[in-house]
Amino acid sequence: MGRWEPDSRGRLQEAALALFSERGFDQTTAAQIAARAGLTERTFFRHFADKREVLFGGSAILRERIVTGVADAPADAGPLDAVAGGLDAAAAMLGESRRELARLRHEVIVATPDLRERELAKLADYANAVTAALLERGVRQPQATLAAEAGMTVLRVAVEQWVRDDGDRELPSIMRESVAELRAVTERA
Amino acid sequence: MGRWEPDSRGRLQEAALALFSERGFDQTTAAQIAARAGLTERTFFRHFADKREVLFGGSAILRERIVTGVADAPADAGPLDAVAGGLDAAAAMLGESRRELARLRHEVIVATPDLRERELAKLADYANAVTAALLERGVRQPQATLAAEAGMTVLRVAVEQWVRDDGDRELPSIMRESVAELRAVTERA
DNA sequence: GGTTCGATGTCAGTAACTGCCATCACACGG
DNA sequence: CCGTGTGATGGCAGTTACTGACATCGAACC
Repeated sequence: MGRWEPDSRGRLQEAALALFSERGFDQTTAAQIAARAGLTERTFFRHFADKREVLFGGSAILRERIVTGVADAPADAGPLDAVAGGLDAAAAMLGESRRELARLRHEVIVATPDLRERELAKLADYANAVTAALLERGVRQPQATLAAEAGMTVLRVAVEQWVRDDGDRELPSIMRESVAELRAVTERA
Repeated sequence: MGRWEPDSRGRLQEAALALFSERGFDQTTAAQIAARAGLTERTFFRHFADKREVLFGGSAILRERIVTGVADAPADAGPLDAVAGGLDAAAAMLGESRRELARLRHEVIVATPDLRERELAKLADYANAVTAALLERGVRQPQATLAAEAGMTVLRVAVEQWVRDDGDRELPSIMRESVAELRAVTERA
């Protein structure tokens, strides 16, 4: 066995979610998270740039998946079709995590202004990346920005519905329906 | 003459913008801002909940103006027309400030991730308020959310163009053109 | 077997924010 | 004209987020 237990980063994320959920974000210190993970505060800040980031560990990967989904759409697909491809990829990735964990995480974020702010920043980051991918496909401004922003709105709404839903509808299904609603709004004369 | 100089809040805002612009947000402490305004750090945090808020002093008023603009649109106006009314009100208010100051403020925000995050939060706040105002007008979901989000995207883009523009096109004019572009995108079959 | 390397620990320091109490000009009632 | 309350501020101690510099030690590599 190694000098240290493996997956420090993952342990920090688990510990943080548990503590935030139990006592709240503001009532939890970085040192407490580190202690529960068997580490020190200094190591916490080596893995995460700030206390909020510990809840957004997969965001870089998610952004890449979304961008790939947009880029891989058929060449003759319209902007909204391409965005839908990105949302499919997002739903596939997010839908893999246990819904109970996603719900816990969502509850913590909703309850904490600082975390809501960070989530908005992540969505804006995805939107910028999608805008760039659409421009790469030859879509023009301002269509690219508007399609990307609308797509991120759909992503947000669909995930909210998913974690709130008591039934067992899976995220990809909800996502496709949300995209269909977006189409219904934008395609009417 | 009173015990203290008047308009502490305004002096803090001026001092903060000047210092952020000269030395950067991270290199400026709240105590330095307060000192330049002839006050103490403690008083700074009585006027502003945190260091970022000092650059967003008018946001509550702006939100009310936007909401009023939406609510005051003719009863037979569509969702986008109502949103356009809110954007007119926003342009009227924001366009009154000296463009040089707006440019300075915008440069500081763009250069500082923390401030960009806060600006996104403000825009999301406006979007929520506009969504509520649209629902009040009988607009249904998800049209209300989408129209509100698209409207805030237009607001952001128009202001960016305004502060970047070397010419002397005024904000209301730019805003109306941006709204027209949004219509062109959404109204084509 | 020695050496370099990567992940962690330790410690000191800065600055954002908060709570508590003191101060003092001003307004207002008697 | 005097006492009293009030609102905006100052002073100060305390917590916590975050950072830089240096030490440690198992492991991989030569």
